[in-house]
Amino acid sequence: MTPSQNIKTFLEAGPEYLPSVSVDCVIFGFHERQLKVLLLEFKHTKAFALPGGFVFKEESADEAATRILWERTGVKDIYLEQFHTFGEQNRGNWDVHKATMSSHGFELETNHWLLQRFISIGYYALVDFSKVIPTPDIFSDIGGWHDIHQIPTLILDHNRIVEKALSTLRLMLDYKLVGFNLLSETFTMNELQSLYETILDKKLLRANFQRKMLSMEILERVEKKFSGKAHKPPYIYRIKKTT
Amino acid sequence: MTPSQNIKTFLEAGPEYLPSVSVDCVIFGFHERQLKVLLLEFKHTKAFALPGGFVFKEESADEAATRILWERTGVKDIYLEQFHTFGEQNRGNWDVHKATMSSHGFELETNHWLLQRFISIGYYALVDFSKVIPTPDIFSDIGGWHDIHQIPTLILDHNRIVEKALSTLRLMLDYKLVGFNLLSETFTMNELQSLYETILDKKLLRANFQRKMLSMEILERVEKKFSGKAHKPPYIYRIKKTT
DNA sequence: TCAAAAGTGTTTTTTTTACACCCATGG
DNA sequence: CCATGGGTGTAAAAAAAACACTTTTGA
Repeated sequence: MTPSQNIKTFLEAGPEYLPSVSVDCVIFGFHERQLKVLLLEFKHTKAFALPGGFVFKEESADEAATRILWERTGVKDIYLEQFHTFGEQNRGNWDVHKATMSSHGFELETNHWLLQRFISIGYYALVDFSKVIPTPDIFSDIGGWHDIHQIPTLILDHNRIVEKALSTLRLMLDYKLVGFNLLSETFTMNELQSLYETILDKKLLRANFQRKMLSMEILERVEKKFSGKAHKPPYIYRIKKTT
Repeated sequence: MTPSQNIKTFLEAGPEYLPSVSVDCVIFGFHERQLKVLLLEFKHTKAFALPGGFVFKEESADEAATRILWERTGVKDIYLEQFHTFGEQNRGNWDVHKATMSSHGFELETNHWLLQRFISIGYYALVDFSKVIPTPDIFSDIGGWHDIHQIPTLILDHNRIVEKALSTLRLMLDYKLVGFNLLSETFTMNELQSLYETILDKKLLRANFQRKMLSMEILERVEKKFSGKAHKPPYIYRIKKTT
């Protein structure tokens, strides 16, 4: 199928989706001590947006989010949580969509389903940065990973969605033990701490952080790493299998 | 307008609403040391349900919730918070609606908008019990206030929605100072404490509770109440105006 | 043997919990 | 003048924060 045929198929798939409902995903990753968000960039218009999509009539909203996430990252079994639903009136009026489609030779009528008002259910995902293979959708190029402090201007209310996702993540961090999902399967205490420090945007005392994490009894030591550096090598931890 | 005409008008109003999107409200009230939820009861079928409704194309989801709440309680300026969106596939298939309408002489076709699958945005509201005048909608009678521990079986997933609302309220209670909204404008420390005890479902120490509440510096004393009882009268408190 | 990073231990401070005491009122 | 519920004080316990010390490694 040519890209153009893909788009045609998509534009005609309106009736398969639940009308008025969309899903937007804030995909968090952690790399080089930075908390990052995966964005898409619409072709031609160069507008940035969150990865999103629509809900098939034969799937739940959660399933839709999981599917969208998988399509954009190649990863299944992702930690995923709904955090807020955005129902403002000004959601819709997708000049970007119109322009993008136009550039592909599709002129959308003003009452086309893609240009209607949508409610958006917001999900945030915590992924292992190293496992993700960003994959654009048919409208978009890969927008890449962006540091949480340097998110460009996004379409619609997507900047607000990112803000809300971040504040929810911060709340959850010391309520649920959730941060691990952003690291690879094994990690050092230092990596875990710098993850927490990045998300919470404040320094933590090493000694106390270590005690707190270990006191929860969900970490187990794997082995020592001999990093080749001139100091005591750290333990490697992983999450206990709770079987 | 006769009731029957009302229903006809409503059934034809489908195009004015955002398709697939509904709003359900868990309205909490506090009375006689019980946390209560306001329910509706569908006429004829006797099925209980949460007060809910749909979102007009010209209003936001929050506005819709506010409107629905006002219609069912006669109260504006209600403390209202979105807590979760329910997007399961089995939402829809409204046998109850069908039966109710049928009993009014309206036979709905299976593709009628009211019988489609709906996503439901859940809101919980905290209201001053004494100010509420429960008002049924056109399908329903007043289902009345039900103790949170004795909620009857509700339609669809509404029982789950109540559960989720309650657990969110419990979390919020010691995160945001939110409980006051369930009391009348002035209240005693004893009333406030029994409210907390009811919601959290555990006893609290009187002395410490008092200290904690006062330490937040959002309460002010109004006067003493001379209750006519044989003991020291309590202070009356109200929330400080944060002007 | 030294510097650097990791791990553990100890003290201090703050917060939470528990309990005791005093106060005002109407009978 | 006392029983009762309301308000305040203080001690004990627990949790959090701050700081110090020890361990392991490669240079």
